[in-house]
Amino acid sequence: MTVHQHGRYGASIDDLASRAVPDAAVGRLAVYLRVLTSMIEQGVTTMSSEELAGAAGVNSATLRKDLSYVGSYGTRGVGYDTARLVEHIEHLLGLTRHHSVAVVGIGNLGHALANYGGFPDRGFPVTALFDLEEDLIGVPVGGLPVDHVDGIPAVCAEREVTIGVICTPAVAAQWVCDLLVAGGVRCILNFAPVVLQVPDDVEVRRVDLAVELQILSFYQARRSSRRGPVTEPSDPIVVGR
Amino acid sequence: MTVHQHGRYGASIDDLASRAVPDAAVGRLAVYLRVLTSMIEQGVTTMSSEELAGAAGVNSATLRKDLSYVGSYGTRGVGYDTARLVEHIEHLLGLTRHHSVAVVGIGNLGHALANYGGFPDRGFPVTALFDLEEDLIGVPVGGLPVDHVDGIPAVCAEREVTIGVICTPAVAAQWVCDLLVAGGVRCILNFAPVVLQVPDDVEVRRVDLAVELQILSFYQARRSSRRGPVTEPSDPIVVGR
DNA sequence: GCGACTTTGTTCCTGCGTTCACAAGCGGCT
DNA sequence: AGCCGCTTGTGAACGCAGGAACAAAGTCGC
Repeated sequence: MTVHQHGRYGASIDDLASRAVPDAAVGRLAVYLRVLTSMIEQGVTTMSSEELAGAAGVNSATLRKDLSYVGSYGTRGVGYDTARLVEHIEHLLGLTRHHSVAVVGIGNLGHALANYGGFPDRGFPVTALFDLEEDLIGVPVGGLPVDHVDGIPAVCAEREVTIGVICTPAVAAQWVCDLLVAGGVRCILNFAPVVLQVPDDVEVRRVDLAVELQILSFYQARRSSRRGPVTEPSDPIVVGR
Repeated sequence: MTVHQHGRYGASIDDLASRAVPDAAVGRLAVYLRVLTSMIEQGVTTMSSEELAGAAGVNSATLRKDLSYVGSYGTRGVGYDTARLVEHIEHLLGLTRHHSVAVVGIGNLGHALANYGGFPDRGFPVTALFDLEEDLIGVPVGGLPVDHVDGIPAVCAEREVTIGVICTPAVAAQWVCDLLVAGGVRCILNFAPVVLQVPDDVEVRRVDLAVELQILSFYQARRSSRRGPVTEPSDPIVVGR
């Protein structure tokens, strides 16, 4: 059995494989990755699909199918070698290459993100910070000085930023987004409560606090209206599980 | 044509309707809501499904179907009355009732969230803050004093917290989650990079920075391997659109 | 007042993603 | 060395969500 030396960008095979990976599966793979690294730290070297699925909160069949997208690297009758699986998922997700991150909008949230420094689970070094506020320009946040937003296209191109994170107020988001795109950034993580308009070759992911809260609100409302039509918050409070 | 006076919790009819709303549609409805309120501020009183869909970044057929879940309140040949639509979406999402929010973990992110105060688009007043750090206890953040995490069950029950937001480090998340559940909280927004284990009647939404970045990384990798098998970042940088 | 145009609401269909279920394969035990 | 049991990987069915197309309906113009 070839060890598959995880060779720097296998190209051809991977291309076909990655094209077939459903969007939903990509998100789950990232979760598996986290669970796996966490387990490895605890000394676990082997996991069955059942165990891993339980820890990740998904069906075991779904998990096995997801893993089949990265290639069949499990051992029947035993399970998956945690270390090897991590390697292959990382490769599929393109984590073998570092992705330089720029954070725009150093308000409360931007500040928080900049201070993560290496960013969760490293591999995503923050290499540029931007804001409009004159008072902030030049001030180091998390060890990195803040640049003026006008410099976005030039700085992003120069530092080869691949991921832009937008933490600005809603009104500035589209403008900042255009600047990032002009700087060659084609992956954007948007925390501003706006739907960004971008060219087809730019990938935007939105993280929307208000929407998340409203979704929770909906489920709460539905639950309340199911058992007993909302009279008073006299619902018995269940303690513990 | 009955005006349907948006009567305080219509019950019966709404119950059946809300049960049928697909999960994906709920998220989109929240987006429509934001677009609509934004347009209303600009004085727009009527919008067609085509316009609204464009602004929300979805297909117009999908939008009309989503809106049909809240009831048919459009006018053929004209479009939707923005103000009325907002009312009905808000009602469906349960936004007519205020949802008291508790934030646990007053680190960088928790601090940022607490400072939002009323929380995006109000309706979600933050009424409790918790942390473990002794130095923080009693210190007001965003006008609200921080309580010790041990007080979570009691305080949440007392202040009728409906939504708990977890911004703690990963190791503390499950523990904090259990405390929130013990306090009667049945909706949780989790920023910690962990998959929480909760009873069936608790709804958890996860917002995972690392996962989002890794998904972007995947798309970046796929794109790179599509056109020209990664040689150097010699890709022509397209400026502007 | 009537016709034509516009836009909604809905039905049908297509495609995708998830789940079930089973055969193939591998390790461990005797 | 051979058998047994466990676990993977996958082929097929199910269900759901998204998109296209059309009929109903209401408004605007004449």
